[in-house]
Amino acid sequence: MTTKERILEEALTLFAENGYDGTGVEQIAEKVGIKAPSLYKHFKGKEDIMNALIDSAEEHYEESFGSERHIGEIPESREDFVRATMGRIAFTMHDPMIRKIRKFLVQEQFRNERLAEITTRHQLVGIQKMYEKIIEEMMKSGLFIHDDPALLSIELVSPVVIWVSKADRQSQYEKEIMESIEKHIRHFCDVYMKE
Amino acid sequence: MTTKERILEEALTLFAENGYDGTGVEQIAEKVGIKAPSLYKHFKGKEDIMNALIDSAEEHYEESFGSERHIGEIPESREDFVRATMGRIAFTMHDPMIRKIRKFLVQEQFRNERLAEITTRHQLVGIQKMYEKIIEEMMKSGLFIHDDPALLSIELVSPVVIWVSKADRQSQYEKEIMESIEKHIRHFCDVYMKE
DNA sequence: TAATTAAGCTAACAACTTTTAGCTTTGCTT
DNA sequence: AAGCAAAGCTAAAAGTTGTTAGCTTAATTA
Repeated sequence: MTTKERILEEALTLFAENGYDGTGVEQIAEKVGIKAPSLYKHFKGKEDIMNALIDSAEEHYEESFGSERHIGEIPESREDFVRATMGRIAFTMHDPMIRKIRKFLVQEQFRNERLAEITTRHQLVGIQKMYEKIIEEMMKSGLFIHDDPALLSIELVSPVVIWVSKADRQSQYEKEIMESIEKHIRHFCDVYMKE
Repeated sequence: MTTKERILEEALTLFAENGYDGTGVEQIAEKVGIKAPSLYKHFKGKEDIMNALIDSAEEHYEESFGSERHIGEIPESREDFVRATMGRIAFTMHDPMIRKIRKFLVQEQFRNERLAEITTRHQLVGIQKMYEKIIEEMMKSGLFIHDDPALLSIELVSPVVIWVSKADRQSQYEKEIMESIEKHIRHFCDVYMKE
């Protein structure tokens, strides 16, 4: 791992925890194990680190939601669907990188238009489009009743987003949150799955 | 309006726009129309302004969701329900004070436990409990099918929260957002209202 | 009317932050 | 071996920020 990558890594960690304005270049340097002025051998300035981080958040988004690879196999039963969905949520919730990007974006979303747009994509468009396709396929295969996949996707995903963001700030409630999420998903199945 | 109140007002506006660390006491003072050192006649320091603001956010929560007054009349028809709900959402979305508190909390939610807890209450508990009661009443009066009011409330409210937070950062999409919300609410009625 | 308090001001400190300048070392290339 | 570039360092400049000290003025109270 290059120093440049290490800087970005530690900067993201710190920005996620204390925000951009709450983080000094000195702190970043210290975590990396160098002195602050050495940062300037790799980046033009603090703002430049931020921009590189935004780029990497966009790349990360492309990797996660850009292709349709991540959809995986279409579930064939109710239990299959619940298990796959819960697994994805647990992963999203715990993966350190995804978690940091989420916390970073939520704090910096108002800084500029680009960040606002990326936040919307991460929080709304990405997951929603993904489940739109899954649900659509499951409607075709007759597991779900016929309805608007986009609406159903939003209804499935939104409570999860809200609960995951609660877990981001109050991790002590993680267990109850996971239970609530599962209850919600099962209820979703009760309503929209056939028989 | 006292100077102390004016300071809190302008501080909230600035914190909502640029975050706590992104706002200087000098900026606050300038907006109020005094010099920075004069702030210290009213507050012990910047942190103290912040704490007073958190107190007022808690008070505001109590006013909005503490009693059951705000529930108002229980809707008697589908159109009644849609209209009342859309009205409440439009108000929440546009009211400057509510909007500022929302933006302030979303940015500062990780600063300490108290802020985390208030954010959860504002974003999750408050609105959800409110609709839980409304839906419960509407189940009793036979307008909704019988189901878990807490789950239905979450399913009704979550997409709205997500969309309103999108509108907070990208107000240019407000029109589409309101349309999406209405579509969602009508779909919710289709699914959970009797015949 | 005299005294006191509240609330503003200017000046300035002290700490911190970001960034630059210039030096040194290390390792690679020719 | 010589030259060069990359990447670190120290010192310090330049600017900003939160805060304090001390003064002034206006309003309130005794």
